This record gives sequence, C-alpha cells and structure tokens, in this order.
Amino acid sequence: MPNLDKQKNAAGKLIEFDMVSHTADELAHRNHADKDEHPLRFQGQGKILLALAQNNGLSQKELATRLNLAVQSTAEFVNKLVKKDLVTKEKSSTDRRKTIIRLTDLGRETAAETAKVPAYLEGLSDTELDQLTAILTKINQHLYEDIDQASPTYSSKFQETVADHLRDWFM
Amino acid sequence: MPNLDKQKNAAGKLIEFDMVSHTADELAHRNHADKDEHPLRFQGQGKILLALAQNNGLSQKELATRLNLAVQSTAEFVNKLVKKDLVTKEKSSTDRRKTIIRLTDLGRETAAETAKVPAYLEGLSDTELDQLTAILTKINQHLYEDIDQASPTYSSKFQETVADHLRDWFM
DNA sequence: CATTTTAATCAGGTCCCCCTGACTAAAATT
DNA sequence: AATTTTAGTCAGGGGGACCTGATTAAAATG
Repeated sequence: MPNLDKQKNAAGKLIEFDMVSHTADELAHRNHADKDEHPLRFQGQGKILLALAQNNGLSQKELATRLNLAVQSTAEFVNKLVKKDLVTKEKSSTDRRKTIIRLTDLGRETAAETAKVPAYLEGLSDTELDQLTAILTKINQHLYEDIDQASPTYSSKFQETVADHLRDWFM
Repeated sequence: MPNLDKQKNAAGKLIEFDMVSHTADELAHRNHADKDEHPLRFQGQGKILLALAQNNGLSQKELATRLNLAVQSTAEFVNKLVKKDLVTKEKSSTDRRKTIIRLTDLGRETAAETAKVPAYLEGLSDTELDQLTAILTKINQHLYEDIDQASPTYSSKFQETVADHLRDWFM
C-alpha cells in the first residue's frame, strides 16, 4: 500500500508540470514568433505532420483512417498545412481519385522539432533519466489498459499509431 | 555529460505519455458522457474553475487580472460556466458594478476532479513516487527559469498563481 | 455637481479541432 | 455500358481559447 501523501505530491508536481510546461512553450513561441504562431501537437494539423514524418506520401483517406478522423477534417488540416508550406498535395498518377500528401522540407523540420529532446531533460542525471523512463513506462502501460477498457476496438489501432510515431526513439 | 540515448528514451516516453494520457481521458469522457463533454484543463473555463476553487467569490475583474485574461474573455468563460451550472453570477451588494462569481456544488466537484490523484499513480511504489516527485521538481524548476527569461514581468505573477492552485497538495 | 475611473456588456473577429450532409469525379463491378 | 464504390470537395455547424473596440452603469474624485 503506497503512501497516499507521496501520491499526492507526485500528482501535484504533475499538475504543476502541465501548467508550467504549457505556459513555457507558449511564451517561447510568442517571443521568437517570426511568423508562425501556434505550437501544434498531437491533434489536428500536428497529428498529420507526425504521421507523415513517419510515413510520407499517404493519401488523405489513409491519413484519415490511421488517425481516425473524418476525411473532411483531414482535408481541412491538410489544406491548412499546405497554406503554411508544410505539406504538398498532388494527384496520384496511378489512381487519379487519390491525393498524395507529402511533407515539404519545412514540414519535415517542423515535425522534427516536435520530436526534439526538450531542454529540461538536459538538467537530469543518467540515473534520473533512467528512473523517469521506467516510471513513465509503467504509467503509460496503465493508461493503455484504461484505453483498452474504454474501447478495445480503438485500442489496438491506437497503439500501433503511437508505436509508429515513437519508432524514432527506440530503434 | 548525461547520456544522450537516455535523454531520448525519456523524451520518447514523455511524448508517449502526452499522446496516451490525452486519448485516455478523451475516451473516459466520451464513455460516461452523460451530458458533459470536454475535459477542460488549465485554460479558459478550466482556469477559472480552478481559480475559484482556491478562492471562491472573486469578481470577474479579479479573475481576469489573476489569470491574465482580457475581461471580455473572462466574461465569456464565466458565462459558459454559468450555462453548465458550474458557477453563479451575482451582483455585489457593496459595489454594484461588480459581479461576484461563485462555484456551485457541481462546479466544486468538477474542480476537485481536476485535482484528483490520477489512477495511474496508484500503480507506482513509494520509491518510484519519490523519484518522480524529485525529477518533476527539477524539471519544473528548469521551466520556471525559461519562463523567467522569456518574460520576467509575467514570471512572478505566474508563479504565484501556480502556487495558489497547488496549495492543496503541499500544505 | 461634473468628470473620470472602473466593472461589465455587446458586437464582431481570428484561429483551432472536429463532424455531418450533399455532391462530383474517377475507379471497380456487374 | 450501367451501376456502385471510393476519394475528395464544398457548405455549414458546434464548441473552444482569446482579443480589440465601443458603450453603459455605477462608484470615486476633483
């Protein structure tokens, strides 16, 4: 039986981390806001960028299926990304119904940034990094189980997608 | 010089945690979605709820100042919360320009939920919880410094706000 | 008492995520 | 060749976070 106070402490720190990290990169982006604005992450446009980083040249339909989004939502995000010069659209030559989406160089860079090691990890020792990794592995495992319980159908698809996105870090 | 691979591993796990925890509570909310839908967090409506949980009966202006939001944004969020029966508005009797915002019981509950110890922490041992707390303390410290560098003005106000929200966990 | 400051409100806007419905063009099937 | 399926598009909508500008009502102040 783990100590409830310790749980509370950790929970508090997590909340704090949430709040602080959020405002931190909000400020970071507002400062050297050359022209871009919004952070993007694992939703909407960001989701698509990440998916393409791992698997360039997908069609909109494929993107929609993998990210389980409506095709129309996907189209919207893709169009926004096109406007920002992060991806390109081009008709498939083998099947002219399909539109192939590809990252531009800028898009690839942007995606890579999301995947960068955050500066705050550099302040940690090897031991701490190992501990953190071990702990997060447990936590994530727990969360996968929650997801599986809530929606077994979606769960496996989701795990694949995540694994896909994370491949870079583990192979 | 900490091992870069270890940093990458930890970074990957953090990303994973981000993605997984996000979809996890998205699913959680979609399942027993009686009528409510969206998780709210530390922005917009959620921000206000949290502020009130720590300090009930603030005026809109005070809320706006503390959360540094435009008064109009604050009004918008408050109105949305009123519609959801999470807060009430009432004119101050001492200064009839002011509108006092108070949590309803439901609002208090909702705010408490945000502050609940997440289930996934229960799977950790005391040692792991201590480690996690220690590590997050370091990380948060790092982020505070970043914020301070980006905007020294905002920094102190922000730290106060955070401390305010977290008071429950540490006192 | 007249003016200024203060707390709110209304109006309107920007951008984000995401969905359903209706419709077209190009493949696949019958 | 005619029909159906498939990939996209357009139109429109709902909700969210925020903001600026203009205006009103009630205090504070000269």
